[in-house]
Amino acid sequence: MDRRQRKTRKAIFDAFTDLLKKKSYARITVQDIIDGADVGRTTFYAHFETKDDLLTSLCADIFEHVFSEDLGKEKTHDFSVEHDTGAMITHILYHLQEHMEYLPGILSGQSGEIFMTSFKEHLKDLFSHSCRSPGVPVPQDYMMNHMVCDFAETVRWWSQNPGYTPEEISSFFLRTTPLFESP
Amino acid sequence: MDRRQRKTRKAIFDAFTDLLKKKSYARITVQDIIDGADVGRTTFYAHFETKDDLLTSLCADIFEHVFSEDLGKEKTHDFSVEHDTGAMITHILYHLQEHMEYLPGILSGQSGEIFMTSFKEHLKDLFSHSCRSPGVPVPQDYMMNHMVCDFAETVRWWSQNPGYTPEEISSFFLRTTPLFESP
DNA sequence: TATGATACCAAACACGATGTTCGGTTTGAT
DNA sequence: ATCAAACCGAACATCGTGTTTGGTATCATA
Repeated sequence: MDRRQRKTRKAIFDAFTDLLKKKSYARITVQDIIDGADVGRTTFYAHFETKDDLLTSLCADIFEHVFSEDLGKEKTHDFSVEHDTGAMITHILYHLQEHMEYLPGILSGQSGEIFMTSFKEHLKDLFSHSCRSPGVPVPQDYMMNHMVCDFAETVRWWSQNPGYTPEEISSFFLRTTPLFESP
Repeated sequence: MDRRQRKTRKAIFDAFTDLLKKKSYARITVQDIIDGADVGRTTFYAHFETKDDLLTSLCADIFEHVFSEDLGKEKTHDFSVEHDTGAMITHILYHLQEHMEYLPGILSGQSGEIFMTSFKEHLKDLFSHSCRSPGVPVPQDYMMNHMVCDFAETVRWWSQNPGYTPEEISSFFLRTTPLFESP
């Protein structure tokens, strides 16, 4: 990877996220992006196969950040408590908060699905050991889907109702989805 | 409204739902629809402003059926118990079942949002008197959104995991979302 | 049976967005 | 100085949308 390549790639990402703060994904054209990034059309398609590919890459970047592996040893946030599920939730919300400006632009239509599909995959991994069997005949897969969707929809709600702290949102989630085991 | 008009409209709806059983909404073109309905392009646009308009109309038809007002006095289904929330849920699921074949084709991408937005509006009306305050500081709006999304996602899950009865699905939902008041 | 309104049809069109191809230019390492 | 890479913009083919045009079928009424 060249230095120029990285620079161009960053310019495209920046223009893209900038646009997402104003318009929804569906209303953004490739022309908008290359105008904003001041980049040739050919160059854009040299970096990304399609507009969806760009979005997928952006989501990958976001999730790499949000689900970074320093969950327990985190110092920047105000929990030095044990690494329990609640703290994990709060941690993720803190990281997500940094992307809140342009999240509403993604979380609708086809783009919302691209984001959510990947998001839910990550959440499944995360929840796989926190999901307790309800002791009643409910399929495990339903259970997992239920928790994952609850959290994803909580994030969507947050993006439409900003002004709450990650701790508050975490509290809302845990109180309405009391499905976790304490470790 | 002419008799011819109704016939044409029905032909378009039928072709549309037929296509939805095979392809997702996003992959269906207007050309596909008018070919399937054996109808001229001009005629299609005389009936519906856009493809989205057709979908919106279809959703309206579905919900008119699903949320029909005979909730309490229903005899065809096997609950003659009191008109409580559980029975209401089961009733809705019974009606939704009749549209299950083509629901997966709708419940993704932009079309999923069109469906879900309208669906959630109906559910809000329905749940507005069944939603109990959790006795803890969780915003009422969050609460309502939580319940509505839970049910909507349950339906989505059902559409991807067919083979369960409405009673089973209702039970899954009520056990994982214990937020209702008994009347 | 003649007439006129209304629905219908096919074909062609303008438009907007996508993704590709072309020849030429800049950058930066050797 | 050279050479490969990344870049540029302009033109292009393609596809789907929604509109326009001019003509045909249906059906009620006179």
